[in-house]
Amino acid sequence: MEAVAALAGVSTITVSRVLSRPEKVSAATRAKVLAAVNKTGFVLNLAAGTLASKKSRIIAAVVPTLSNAIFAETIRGLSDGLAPSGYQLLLGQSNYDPETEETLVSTFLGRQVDALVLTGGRHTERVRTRLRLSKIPVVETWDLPAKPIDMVVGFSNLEAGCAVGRHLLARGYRKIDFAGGPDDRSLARIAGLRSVLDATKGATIRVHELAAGGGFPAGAALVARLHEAQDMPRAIFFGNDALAAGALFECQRRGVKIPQMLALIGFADLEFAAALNPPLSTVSVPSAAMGQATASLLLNRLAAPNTSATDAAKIGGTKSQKRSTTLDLGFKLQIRASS
Amino acid sequence: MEAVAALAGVSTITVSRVLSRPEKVSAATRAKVLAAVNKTGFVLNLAAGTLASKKSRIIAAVVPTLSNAIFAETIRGLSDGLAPSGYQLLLGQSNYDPETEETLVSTFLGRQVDALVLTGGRHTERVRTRLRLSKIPVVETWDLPAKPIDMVVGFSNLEAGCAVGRHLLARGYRKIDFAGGPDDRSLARIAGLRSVLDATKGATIRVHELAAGGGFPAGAALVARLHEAQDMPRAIFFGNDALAAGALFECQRRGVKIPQMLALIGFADLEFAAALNPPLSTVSVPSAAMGQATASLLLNRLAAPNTSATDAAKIGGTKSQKRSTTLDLGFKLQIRASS
DNA sequence: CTGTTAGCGCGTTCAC
DNA sequence: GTGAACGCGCTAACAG
Repeated sequence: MEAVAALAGVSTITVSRVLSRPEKVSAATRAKVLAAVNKTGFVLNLAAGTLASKKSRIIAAVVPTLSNAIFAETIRGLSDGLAPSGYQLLLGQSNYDPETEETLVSTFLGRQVDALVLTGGRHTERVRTRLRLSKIPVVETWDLPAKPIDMVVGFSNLEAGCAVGRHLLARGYRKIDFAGGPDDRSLARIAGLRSVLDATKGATIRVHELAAGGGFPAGAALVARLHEAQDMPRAIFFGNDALAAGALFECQRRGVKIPQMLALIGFADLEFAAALNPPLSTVSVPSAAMGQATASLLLNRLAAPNTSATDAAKIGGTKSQKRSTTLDLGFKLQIRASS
Repeated sequence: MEAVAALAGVSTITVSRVLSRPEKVSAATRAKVLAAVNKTGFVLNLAAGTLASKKSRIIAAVVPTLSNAIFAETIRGLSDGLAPSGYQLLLGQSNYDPETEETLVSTFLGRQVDALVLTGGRHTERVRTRLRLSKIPVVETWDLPAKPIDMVVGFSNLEAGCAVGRHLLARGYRKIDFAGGPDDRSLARIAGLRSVLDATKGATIRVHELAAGGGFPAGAALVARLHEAQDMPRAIFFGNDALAAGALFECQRRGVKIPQMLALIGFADLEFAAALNPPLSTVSVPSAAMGQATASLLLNRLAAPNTSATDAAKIGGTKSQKRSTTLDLGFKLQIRASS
């Protein structure tokens, strides 16, 4: 950096300012410095900047897995939202394991990330306290935790389960199965579904636990097993669209008419859901939008220093800084021909 | 860190060593230090470490987009491969744009990333020179570039195109279409397909350029248009499985028998390909394996300092350090019932 | 195996 | 609008 400063005939601090806060420098010197920068191919050492300023311009995110397209979409939205601002995305996969998440969070904190994005509302106690102590903005996504750490951008999985239950009941189905993973968000949806069915005479629910990450083959296998055992329900609500589509394909093979003999409903509204024959009923969730909303929430907060969610709560009455700390982006029942 | 050192009755450097190279410290002091670390909840400031050691333990990767499951899989493989080693993944999306890639690479370099992973072999000249000057390990994936920057982990898209062409010809198809994006890897596959068809009397090829990122609906729309114009080819090779599946669904709707009336072949062998009716012929590519192989290649190289690919080339005869700088993971024609 | 010294390359703070 | 000195928190290099 000294080389650049010398070449431009200024001091290092001016170079620094041109590269970080151009508006603080006169246009003339700015031009000189920029010219020198280009000539030398100089690139700021962000690590040194991080050490000096305690701001890394890195935001970290933890998702259960990238294999699931829904999380990949959220990361894409987040990444897209962050890109124009110069913030960078550090990524970690927890494999649905809170301990792994804890390890990741630790490292991220050590890297002085400016903010952290988590999936879901279940975290180890140590993660919660460390994050609170760290004072950095935290966003939990993909659900609406009862006791959020800080901010939330999600939707109610419980409500989604209820909505599906009500839809299925309204269509006249009584013998209803759920098939999906045992992760927290699925559990919430099951709880919603169950609460609605339990309140209805004659309605029964059965849950098939499928290993997380099971995709098309798992859905097909379930239908095959049920069909062969002559133990078919009237409707199945799947934990994700891949499972549901796999089931649908298996039904096609076995001549099980959809929705006449079996109703199928998926979750997430992946792109293929609408393309299937028949088009798949599902729950549309704002995968990418959650990522984008998270990005803008974070950017806002990072731009307005000293305003954590708790601070905002404390100052209460002052409306300038107060902002809703939890964003419910909702979901939408996407009823098509399969149910 | 001083607090920890004091509590453990050692100096700061010992604490540093316990946390970075435990084996360099006696078990006794290690235990003392670890106890102090736990008691205080101390976390290393990695940014300071980066500044002092010029090693960030961060590896950056640029993919065109995360919306495409194939790249998401590669990133997952990379992330999984990196996780046990303590390296972290910094992620960027180029949107298939070399200029955007250049910006990302710049920032990543500024962050002192220890290695860089790129998608494909097309980069701006500035990226190539900067990367070469930076001396950090670079891996290009998803293809076999003629002039690699450093290391390569991929497969031949050109060969894949040839293989599909040969298969289709062997099956007796002559009127063959390609439908897909205009990105470099698709272009290579088209070139392969074309070279095989051009060498065969009576074989014709036609290319439908579909916008990158087009999924199921785009495939369906293409078939709809062709069918209505009564301009159907005998076989279509798609740029990705989503396109092919969309086409397949549209064929189901229109009563176009597959493969009797139209052969369909996809690309990537996504999980759903085998589940469709009929199962989709496609080209199976090592999406996740490329990520994992990239991770191990990189970890190897980072563990063995002062051994860049060019160094390895220079020392030539010495077999200890010599290693293949390009890994062709191959592809596999996965012929199922749709072709 | 452990400690001492020095400095990584910036941004902050305060002057000018 | 610009500059000088200092220090961020850690690790490299050497010494003991």
